[in-house]
Amino acid sequence: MLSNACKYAIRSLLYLAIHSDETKKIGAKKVAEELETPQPFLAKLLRQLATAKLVSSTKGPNGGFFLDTKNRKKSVWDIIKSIDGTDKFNQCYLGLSKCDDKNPCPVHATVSPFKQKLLRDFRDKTIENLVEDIKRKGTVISLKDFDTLDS
Amino acid sequence: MLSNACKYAIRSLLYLAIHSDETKKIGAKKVAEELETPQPFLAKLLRQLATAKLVSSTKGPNGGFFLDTKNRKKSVWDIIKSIDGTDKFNQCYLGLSKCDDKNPCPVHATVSPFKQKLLRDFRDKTIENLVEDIKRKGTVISLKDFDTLDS
DNA sequence: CTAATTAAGGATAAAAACATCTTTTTATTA
DNA sequence: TAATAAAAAGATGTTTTTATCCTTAATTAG
Repeated sequence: MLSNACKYAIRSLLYLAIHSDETKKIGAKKVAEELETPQPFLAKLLRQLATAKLVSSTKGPNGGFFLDTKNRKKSVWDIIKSIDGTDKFNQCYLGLSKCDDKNPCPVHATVSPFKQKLLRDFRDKTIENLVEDIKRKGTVISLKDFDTLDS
Repeated sequence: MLSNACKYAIRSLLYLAIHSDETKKIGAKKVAEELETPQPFLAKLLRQLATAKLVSSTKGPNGGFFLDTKNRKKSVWDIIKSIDGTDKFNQCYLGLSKCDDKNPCPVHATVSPFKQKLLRDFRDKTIENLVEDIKRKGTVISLKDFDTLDS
């Protein structure tokens, strides 16, 4: 549903929300290592997110990426908009251009309610909210893409 | 969520379910025209679906593709399995390998219920069922990927 | 039996997504 | 001020998806 790029982006922002702030910046390399994602690819992505004002950055020694207060107010939807665009979410599940409640495709009734809920959730939840959720639950949520249970 | 190929496949089978039978076969060219999809691409796809026993075919004049009784018992899920595979549906929305109810990713709670319902619907509904739905509702459902309202 | 028609099969091409590498710019600190 | 660390920028390469084309095989109509 989401591109790899977009998945990496969401995980990166959550990681930075938990581990970084104005006084503690984190390099692209470190983020990529922690999330187990391709390094140069993620570095480029972080730049793109910086341009889109979803993440903050400074150059030089002890520089890196971090989330400021404004960044934390952004929603998952903002990330998706910035990386994948909104087309996928607006499009019919079968790719038909004319598909809505009045003129539904054969799977519209199945897909439509879910899509709406998903959209609402993604729009309403800020990065900040998500991190609160994570912390309230007390679960240590791995953002890594590999099995940590072997250790 | 689904590949173009898979979308075309579902639309093709629904089209054939409505318009074809053992005595009325439809050529790949005609199907592609009716659904407004790339012709050679769809032809190849129909062959693939024929190999997977999701559609029937005969060569020669008046030959073409059609759905027999067995084909009509197949589910949307069978189509998806055959074209896209099931990986996408089993994977975590953020691409994490360890993501389940016990160890959820930050969007698991939002995505999980939807995915389960979608899966159940796709598994339970046969092509036949879908066509019944369409006919019962009396709606003329276009499977074309363009605006028919201009005419 | 021959010509026409249509699926089957395989080679090729174009576009998009995914990923890497190299150079430049900026900022820090020693 | 010089060395260094890190982001910024952009060129390049790879893989997957999407799409096309050409040849072969099968079937039917005449």
